[in-house]
Amino acid sequence: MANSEGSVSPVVFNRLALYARRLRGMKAEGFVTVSSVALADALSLNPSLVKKDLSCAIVNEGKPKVGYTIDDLIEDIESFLGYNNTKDAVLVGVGKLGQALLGYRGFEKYGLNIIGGFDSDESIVAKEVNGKKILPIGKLASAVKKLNIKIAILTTPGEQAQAVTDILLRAGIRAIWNFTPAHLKAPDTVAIKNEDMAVSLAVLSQQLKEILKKESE
Amino acid sequence: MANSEGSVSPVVFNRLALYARRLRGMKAEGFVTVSSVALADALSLNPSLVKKDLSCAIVNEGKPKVGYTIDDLIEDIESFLGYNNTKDAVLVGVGKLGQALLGYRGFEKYGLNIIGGFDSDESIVAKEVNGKKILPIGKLASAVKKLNIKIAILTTPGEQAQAVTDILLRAGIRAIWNFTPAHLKAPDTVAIKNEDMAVSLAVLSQQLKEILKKESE
DNA sequence: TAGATTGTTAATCGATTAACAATC
DNA sequence: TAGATTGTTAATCGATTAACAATC
Repeated sequence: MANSEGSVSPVVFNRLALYARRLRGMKAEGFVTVSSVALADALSLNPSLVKKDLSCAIVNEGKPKVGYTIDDLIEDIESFLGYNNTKDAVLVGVGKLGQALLGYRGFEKYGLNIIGGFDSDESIVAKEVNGKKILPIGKLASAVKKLNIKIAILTTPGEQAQAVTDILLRAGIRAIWNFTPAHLKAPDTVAIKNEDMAVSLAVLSQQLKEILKKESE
Repeated sequence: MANSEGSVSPVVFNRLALYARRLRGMKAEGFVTVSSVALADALSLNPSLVKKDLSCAIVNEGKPKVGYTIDDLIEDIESFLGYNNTKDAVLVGVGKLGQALLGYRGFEKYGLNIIGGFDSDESIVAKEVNGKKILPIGKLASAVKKLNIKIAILTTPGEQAQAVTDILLRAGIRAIWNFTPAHLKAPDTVAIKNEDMAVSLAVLSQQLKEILKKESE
């Protein structure tokens, strides 16, 4: 049964994104169908877990003995993850990281359309970075309001993060993708996703440590 | 009781990093001590959960009626997370994102020392980016071996990711921080942390969708 | 002392795994 | 048909929450 479009736990959501990614790889390798066992194997996960996760996202059911049509499965998962409906966003802070994100063409595949960048540095304003216009930060609030934009990508220095956040919130932004190390204060009616490099790094180091520890035993 | 230096689940590990971040904020706001209830409140978490998490990382015990000395707590958690022991790393792929990471001074705080960047583009080689030397990719393997480096940061285009990974693995790299959209093939004696923008974006969109849904009810 | 908070143990809850009937 | 795989239900496991004795 297809799940009634909705709330799965974050851990399931993350695994579904992982499946989509691996399935695109398998498709590129020439697979046409895939079973939950094969997918589970490829990712070193339990087949029951994969089956259950998939049942949350699936519209096109699998066939016993055959498995799932890989194209249908990718389509279903990506649609469940929301890659299909386009979302407009602004990017604030056009430093190196901001420029890297502005130039990343992959976002379109996931339904994110960055309409432009904003920066307080006069020397970059009015230029284009990868075809995206850079506007002065003074125009941020009016642009967000006029275009009814709900998502902001924050790539300013940490010191400016809260001030910019306050502007964004007043202008009606409801989701912030925070690449700064700052802890943002915002009401919980606003979605915030912290891209915390420190955490990722710590997780990687811990993994490495445990692998090395296991070997020395 | 202080945990015997070891394996906590990834979800606990992530929360500990979150605590460290928030505690640094509280310290900046002038707090000297903090109770598990106060910390839990600040992060909208259950106090019992916070207490249990902290017990994994703590050396300096808290005092009943007072709570924890904030400096000691930060020190304990950061040491548990491994921020204190310095780790050398190489970065491969000095595009916009690579440059942004090379220039990010925050890594030092978390114990990561990027010794230099590597790129196949002759025009950037031999230059410096934020004081870090850029070397030709041909010197990657020998540098990794000579300096006995175990961690690599991968910021090449996706198409080159696997080829570079193969070089890195042969040179003895044991942990890869993967910022490319490619799915890397590597033995499971190598730690891989995928920085998957698509997943983060999907999580943020889902949060936003649920907030907006709740409001329209 | 009385009250707040610690550290830890017990109870609850949710997520993962195993089992199995349905089916191609 | 026989066997593999689906979708789903039941059993297990682990993580979260609640409760409580110890203590400053």
